[in-house]
Amino acid sequence: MPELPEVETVCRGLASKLEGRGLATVVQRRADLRFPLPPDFAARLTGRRVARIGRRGKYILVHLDDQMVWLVHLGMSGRIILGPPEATPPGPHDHVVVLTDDGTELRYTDARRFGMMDLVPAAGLADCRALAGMGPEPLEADFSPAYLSRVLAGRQMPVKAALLDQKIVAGIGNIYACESLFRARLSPLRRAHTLTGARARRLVAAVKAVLAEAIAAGGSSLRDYVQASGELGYFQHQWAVYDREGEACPGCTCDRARTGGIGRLVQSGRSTFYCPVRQR
DNA sequence: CTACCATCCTGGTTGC
DNA sequence: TGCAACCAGGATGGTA
Repeated sequence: MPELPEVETVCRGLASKLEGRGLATVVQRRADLRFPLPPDFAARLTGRRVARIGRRGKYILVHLDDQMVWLVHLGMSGRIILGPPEATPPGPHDHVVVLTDDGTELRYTDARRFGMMDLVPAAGLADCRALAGMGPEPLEADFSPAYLSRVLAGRQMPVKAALLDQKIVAGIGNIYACESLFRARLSPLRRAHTLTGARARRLVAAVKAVLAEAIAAGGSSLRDYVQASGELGYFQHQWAVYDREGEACPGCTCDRARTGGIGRLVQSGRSTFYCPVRQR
């Protein structure tokens, strides 16, 4: 599920229900996520109060009242769902179950266990292992055309790979990299160092617009629910190119029978969807 | 620095 | 219908 818009959507759901609440009971049902849960994880969380929910890239930041931050990454298949306790029996992939002091149940579910959780001191948050070196937030002002041109100067990598690199810009994954490049009319194969001037401006504007629209739609749902409430996001209905191989390009009037419509190629082992006519 | 690959897991879909 | 191959929103570490 989770790229920046999905994580942001989850965070908003968590903030409205969790801020100010105490964590009365914490049950750890399985500890071997991508990185094992820290020692005494459940005990260190129990009795704490949630001060504030934040986000950095694809990480959820749960600020606690003891100056620690509960860090959550959803990996590929992670979900956090809030609801009434025991609404459904715990499944084999419900790894952490938290009961708050107002009787809300938080369930962390992750079939593939690519997700991660950690507890880190708030004081050194930006320097912790997970967040150190992460690039700017794409919706903030410091993700600018000038920044993008500077950080990509001399880089031979394809621009698609650059967008996926969390050290260059935070929070973008495969779907939104494809959608942003389509919006900017830039080929995913273009060398990163050619992103200067108008092209850099187009890409930065496209990234910001696509992410903002996706957040407004509650993110994209594939096989998993997105929102903390369990509701589906609906941005998947607004995808221009992602998972639309062979369909007509929504931006072109060119003949699909001749061009083959939206194309798919594989870059660093991952599918890229794009319009070979419109994106150069 | 770069591209490419395998790896960590499970589950859903596709194709024979 | 059954079964195997393939694919998936991420990130890392190794290789050449």
